[in-house]
Amino acid sequence: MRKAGRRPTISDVARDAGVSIATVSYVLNGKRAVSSQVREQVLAASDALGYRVNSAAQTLRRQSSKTVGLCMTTVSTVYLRELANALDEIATENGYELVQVLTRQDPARELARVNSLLSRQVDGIVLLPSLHPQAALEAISRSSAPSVVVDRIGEDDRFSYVIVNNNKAMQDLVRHLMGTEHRRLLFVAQNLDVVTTRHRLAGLEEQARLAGGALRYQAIQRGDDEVAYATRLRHLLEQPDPPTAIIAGNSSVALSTWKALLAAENQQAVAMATFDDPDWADLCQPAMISVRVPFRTFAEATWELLMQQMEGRFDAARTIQIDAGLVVRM
Amino acid sequence: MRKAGRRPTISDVARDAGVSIATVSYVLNGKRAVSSQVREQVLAASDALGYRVNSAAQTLRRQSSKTVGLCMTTVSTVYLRELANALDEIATENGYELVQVLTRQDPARELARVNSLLSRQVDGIVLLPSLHPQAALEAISRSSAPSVVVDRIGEDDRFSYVIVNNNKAMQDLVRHLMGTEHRRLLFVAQNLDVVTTRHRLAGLEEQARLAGGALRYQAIQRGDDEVAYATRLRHLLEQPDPPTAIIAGNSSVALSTWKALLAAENQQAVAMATFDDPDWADLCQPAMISVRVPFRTFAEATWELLMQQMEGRFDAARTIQIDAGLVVRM
DNA sequence: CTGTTAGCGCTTTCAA
DNA sequence: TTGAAAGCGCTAACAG
Repeated sequence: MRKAGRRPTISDVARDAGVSIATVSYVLNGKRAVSSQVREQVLAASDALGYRVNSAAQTLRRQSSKTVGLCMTTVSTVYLRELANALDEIATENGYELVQVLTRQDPARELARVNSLLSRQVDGIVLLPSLHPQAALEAISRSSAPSVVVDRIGEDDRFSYVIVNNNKAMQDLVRHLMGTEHRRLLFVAQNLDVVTTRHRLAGLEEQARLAGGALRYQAIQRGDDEVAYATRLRHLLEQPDPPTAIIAGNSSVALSTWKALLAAENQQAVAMATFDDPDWADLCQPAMISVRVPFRTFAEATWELLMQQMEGRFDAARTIQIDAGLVVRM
Repeated sequence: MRKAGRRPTISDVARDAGVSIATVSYVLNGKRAVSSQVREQVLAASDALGYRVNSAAQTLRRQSSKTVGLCMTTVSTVYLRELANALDEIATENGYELVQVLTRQDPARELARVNSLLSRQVDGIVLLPSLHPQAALEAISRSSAPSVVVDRIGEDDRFSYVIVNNNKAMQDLVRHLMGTEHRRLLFVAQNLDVVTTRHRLAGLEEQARLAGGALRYQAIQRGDDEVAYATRLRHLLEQPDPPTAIIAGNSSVALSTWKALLAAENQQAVAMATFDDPDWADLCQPAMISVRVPFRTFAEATWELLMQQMEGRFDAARTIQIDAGLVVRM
């Protein structure tokens, strides 16, 4: 007899339906033919009891959880949120569940989260690494779990990567700005050291080279001190021949830049563009140009790379570059 | 011998350390005294193998996963994101893991997500319900899992609730607006039917009553069609004696309102206030007033209610109201 | 078409 | 202070 308060198990269902637990399992999973009469009995009993599979037991037995872990730093930009949504959608379509965990850019937390995902027997991991992801990457590598690193390109060739083609995106952006008569640019990155930024810088340099002296630029880092940044920015704009357009590295940088410009009351004097398409971009006057990533494409590439490994048709680590588009507002 | 490719288990560690698996378990969990010599051996072996507990097995055996599920509609507003962060923090501090799943306001998905959480043997569920959460609530209720419903007050007295005191927040906001000479208000809710909105409306009505005719207001719903909303808003502002201040129900509504005002080029003519404190609030001219929820307090109350049930010191369903604060910008 | 049963990896009781 | 072993709920191989 089922003890009150205990959750019903498969054997409770079996007893109530008058069949073996194997039969119940087969009915529930549809993995072998069952007479419709028995099927009905089982379904009825299961329903009456409010039976729900215990996925801990299922995972333990199957040696697979049919889940994929997504470990990101944050979901505070539209870009990341949409990416997560797209991945969730694709996972669902493929019969997997996506479980999301956040690191808040803390390598210790990142390691803990990744370990927790691995403990839960996820079938694969998508990692958007923190700034110092070595420990987490090491853990993933040791576990030999299928994995894809997104949005950061790899110094580490044990992993597969999906990234935005930042070099190209920057070149497109610069070309556009030059087309609207900008000749002096300021690029503000959140952090000059991350590879993403370095690729953008390379793109910027390339365009400067092609322009042969007609284009001048500066690159600075916003850092974490918003107030200091605002001061620095003001000074830069007061120098002779100041930049006529600012390119922000992400929506957070764009936001603090815009605030600083508002405070200095010279937001009319300088144009703004940003990587990462913030939802408030439309609010800005003059209109802001932004670089928007095609999430669905990005997520599909990520899934494909993951499935390759999960299904064992994996040969070597690969890197896929996704082209981003320019959003030009009037 | 350990088969290549298999993940190391506790018995691999036991063999390598030359002790029983029970001892390994006790070392790893610290649940009984172990001689320091044995402890070292075990730790060394575990480390060398890269052992990681299989939490499916652990959950199955312990009948508890030490995780709490958070099921929300979306994380696209700052308010929800911060709430999730705060809950995650508190869960971690208490030795639990928070797993987040999203419903995108789809009752079918909501039910599926809740069922999945229950299947995973979560020890508790925090639910921010969709507009039609009956099925999901029923599932939770039947499972008799500890649960707290947040941000929607309860018609259903089987559940405990934590909500913002929206009536009071609205009254505070309206009093402030009246203090700055506003007499005609427009309240734009994402959805007029949710209880949250109804409470705000009640607060608005109460202030109108207290003002005895000196305050007039209108309440509309933004709905899902941004363009249609923009048109409607423009018409409302072109009528005789138009509203002098708009109150938005959340950051998403505030954003589309601000966009519409910009497009109509009359953002100077009307003041704006919003529930939910968006990160771009500083960009707005004239300055926007916002209602900010003390996330940490909110999350703590939620956790407390959940723990009461998880620890069995639960008497009856309770509702906790949290007071929000006004952020006034210059 | 259906049933019996081993065993997934772990915790914990009982015994030494 | 340590070990042996039962058993959590489920799946799938094997037997009928």
